[in-house]
Amino acid sequence: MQKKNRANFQKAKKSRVFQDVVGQIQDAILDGKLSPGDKLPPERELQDTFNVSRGTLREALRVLEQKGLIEIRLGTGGGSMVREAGAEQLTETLALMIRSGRVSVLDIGEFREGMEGRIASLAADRASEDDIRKLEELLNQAVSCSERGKDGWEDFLDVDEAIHKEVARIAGNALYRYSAQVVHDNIRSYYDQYLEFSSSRIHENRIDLEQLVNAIKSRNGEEAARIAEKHVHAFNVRMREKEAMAQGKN
Amino acid sequence: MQKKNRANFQKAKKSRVFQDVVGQIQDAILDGKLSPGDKLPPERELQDTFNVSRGTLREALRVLEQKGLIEIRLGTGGGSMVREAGAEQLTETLALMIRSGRVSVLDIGEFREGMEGRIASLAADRASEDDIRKLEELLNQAVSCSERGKDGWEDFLDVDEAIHKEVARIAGNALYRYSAQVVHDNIRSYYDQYLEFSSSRIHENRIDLEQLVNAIKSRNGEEAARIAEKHVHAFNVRMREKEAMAQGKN
DNA sequence: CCACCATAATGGTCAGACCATTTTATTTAT
DNA sequence: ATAAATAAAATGGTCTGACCATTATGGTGG
Repeated sequence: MQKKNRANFQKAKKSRVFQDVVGQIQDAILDGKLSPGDKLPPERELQDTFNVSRGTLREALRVLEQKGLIEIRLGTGGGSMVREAGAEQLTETLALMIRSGRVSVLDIGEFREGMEGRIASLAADRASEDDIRKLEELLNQAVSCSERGKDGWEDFLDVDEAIHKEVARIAGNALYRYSAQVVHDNIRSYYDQYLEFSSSRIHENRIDLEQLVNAIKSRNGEEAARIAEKHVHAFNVRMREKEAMAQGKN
Repeated sequence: MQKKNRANFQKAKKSRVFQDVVGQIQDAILDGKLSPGDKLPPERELQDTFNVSRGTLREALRVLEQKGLIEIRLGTGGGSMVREAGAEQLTETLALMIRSGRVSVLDIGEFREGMEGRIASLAADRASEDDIRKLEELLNQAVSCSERGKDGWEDFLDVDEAIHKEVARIAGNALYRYSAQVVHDNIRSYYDQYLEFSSSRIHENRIDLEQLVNAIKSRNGEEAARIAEKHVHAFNVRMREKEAMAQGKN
């Protein structure tokens, strides 16, 4: 077995001036010398600063924009602004993977099952009194939405989303939080597609949420995980059924 | 609560010719009209095809390159080639998140714990006879490495990695497979840092691998998950200790 | 037959001009 | 005086055309 390159060096792609520019600006951002909201100088100044042509500078800016590190706005007062990057880049990359068929929606559903379970478990371990109050408040909203029947369905879904998001926050792990958001953003369209209103469905979901919040409140991680997984699993089963039907039609 | 934009429209950034070019080439790739390995025409031709200036075209190519969809090579016979994109983009984005402090290495370790457990569980459910033979073969290699003591440590780590990779493949979920790779690539440097050789460590790890493969062989998903989690957990504990020590020194 | 070198193909960079969008200041009409 | 219309300025977006740098290929001389 060949000795591995454990240092993980780059291949030193020679002579790409714009990459050098990318590197310098990226470093400044990541080292905190530039903060989200800060504006970079206009292109014609940067051009001088780095001593490159405008075209080269713009290629660098394109890369930084694509990386999610800066945002570029037009017109007077516009320019390049350092961005508070969230999970958008991850979301976009996963979307590409889905569209190219390398990842299936079923894969995502299955992934989500385990992930939501873990998140719920961690949240149960780590929830503060305030966190739990916040959850109960959201739960109340969900219950009142559920009592409005079909009228409240859209709002119910929104509150459901808010609860899951809050649980992910409480779990206190940024990677889980980002992952949950990426998965959610990439599954949302299917969500809408597979979750038409039905009175039994809103009832089931309400029960699930109540049980989840209760499990977290009583600091029962395993129970919270079990419920969250069951909740996602039920959705996955529906999704698989619909997918199978869609397959059959083709 | 405001009605949400469930269609998830883009903000229609006006007049960015290069984005139109990006879109067209990206669609061609994702719709399979261009396959990995295919070469795009040289820039001076594309320039004509899309009726844009070379600078604009090159900005488009920069974006596609950054998205991981194409790879650009220099010199005669060079040019833009459609890429078989893997998890590299995700890996890079996560690396940025780590460096900017939005995700900690501890977060990743914790994430990995749940993920490896799930992967092991799915693998136990889905392993074919061939898969198990392959695992046992790798396990044999690991054992023989472990018997070489300190000399075999590096090779043992490589085989360990290969086993985890194989298990992820067996799990049959592309998203888990990519996630495992992304996490691994971003934790590798710490891995090397926290895993110096010791005879007890190589012994423990060997036992873990044996138990893992056995659990998968006997189709015991829960046991496989338990062992994989324990394995990762032990590593995380060491990592936390070292991190705490490093903190203390600062 | 091999080493070296010229040539061509292709991406990388530069320079300078002009266009398009947006904010801000100024003017003008009510 | 206020509000609407308009002009001006700042800034990113695009175009043209040239030249530089890297690499594969094929020829040339030993």
